[in-house]
Amino acid sequence: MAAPKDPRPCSIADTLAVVGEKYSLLVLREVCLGNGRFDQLVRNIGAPRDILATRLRRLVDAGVLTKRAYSEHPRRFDYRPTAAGLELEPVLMALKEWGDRHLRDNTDLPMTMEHSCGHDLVPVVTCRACGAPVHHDDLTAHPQTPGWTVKGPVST
Amino acid sequence: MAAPKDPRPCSIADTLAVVGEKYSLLVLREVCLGNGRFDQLVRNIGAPRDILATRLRRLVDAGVLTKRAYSEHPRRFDYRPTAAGLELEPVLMALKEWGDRHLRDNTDLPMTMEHSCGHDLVPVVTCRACGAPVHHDDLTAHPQTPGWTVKGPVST
DNA sequence: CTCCGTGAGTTGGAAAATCAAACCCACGTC
DNA sequence: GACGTGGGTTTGATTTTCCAACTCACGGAG
Repeated sequence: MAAPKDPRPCSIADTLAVVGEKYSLLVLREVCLGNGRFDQLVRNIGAPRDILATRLRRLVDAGVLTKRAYSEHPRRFDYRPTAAGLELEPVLMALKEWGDRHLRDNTDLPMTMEHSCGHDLVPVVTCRACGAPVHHDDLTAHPQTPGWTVKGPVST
Repeated sequence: MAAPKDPRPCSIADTLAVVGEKYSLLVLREVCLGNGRFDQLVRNIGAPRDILATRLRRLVDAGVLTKRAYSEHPRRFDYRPTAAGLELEPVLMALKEWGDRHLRDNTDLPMTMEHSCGHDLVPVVTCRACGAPVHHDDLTAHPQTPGWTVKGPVST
């Protein structure tokens, strides 16, 4: 039997093991904005240089970023998102949306996103099957691993 | 002028300051699943008890969770999401979706979510204005703070 | 009443991660 | 030939994390 102290197997936890360390998602933010050089990242994120170097190695190893030489003589590099890295943008959008709504005065946002439809982006998570916005009460969790139950939906 | 080493003002960073520490989002996962008791959290997350206690205090202070006595004599508590906490579920869904797609064999997921429409949930981030799924290339960032530029869209 | 188990934490000390500042090195420039 | 720049690495002090053990209040069994 599995050691009783193993945590629940979970893709959320696994994803956080890749991008959940301090600064990692901020690196992804900057890289997605096109600011992929080491000194830009240091300035825009405010991370210590050594930690940033460690995070960049980890994100490249995990296939979220690629390191590319943008100049030989002198050899200089920048970091760019891979396709997998770009697929993490929904995480960033969800974090931004929550912060905009709960941590900020809506009239004074530090950044806005414009969608190609011409409007400011308000990201909404919808169900691919029916297209409706997803609400907590509409969800039922089905654990697939024996022994890991859920207590059922929480109502506020 | 602002000290030159201040990081970019950003709602993503601000949100991560609330829920970005190790285990915080896993706490939210369990609490949203209805497993809000201390020992359940310890077991299901695999976090040290002292760290968990610290995280719970922080999340309650930040208004993401509430602590509720589910029994007097003996006094026992559980943690439940606030309305603001439930609004972080899109973050969890986005993390789960990425992990399911990139870290797992699709035929063997540890948990599935069923939507009330009857289908398994595949969460998609859409633009509230036009309803279309949001793709990286459709976005333009508009920083609102002087001095914080972006280099423009990144193409892969 | 005494002993045992449970839930919800707190405490103590060792191990690991973070931090800030300084350093390095190859190269272009004045 | 001193100076600046980009992209890091090194060093040593400070913080966090980790884990096991401990506490405290209670409820129940014998």
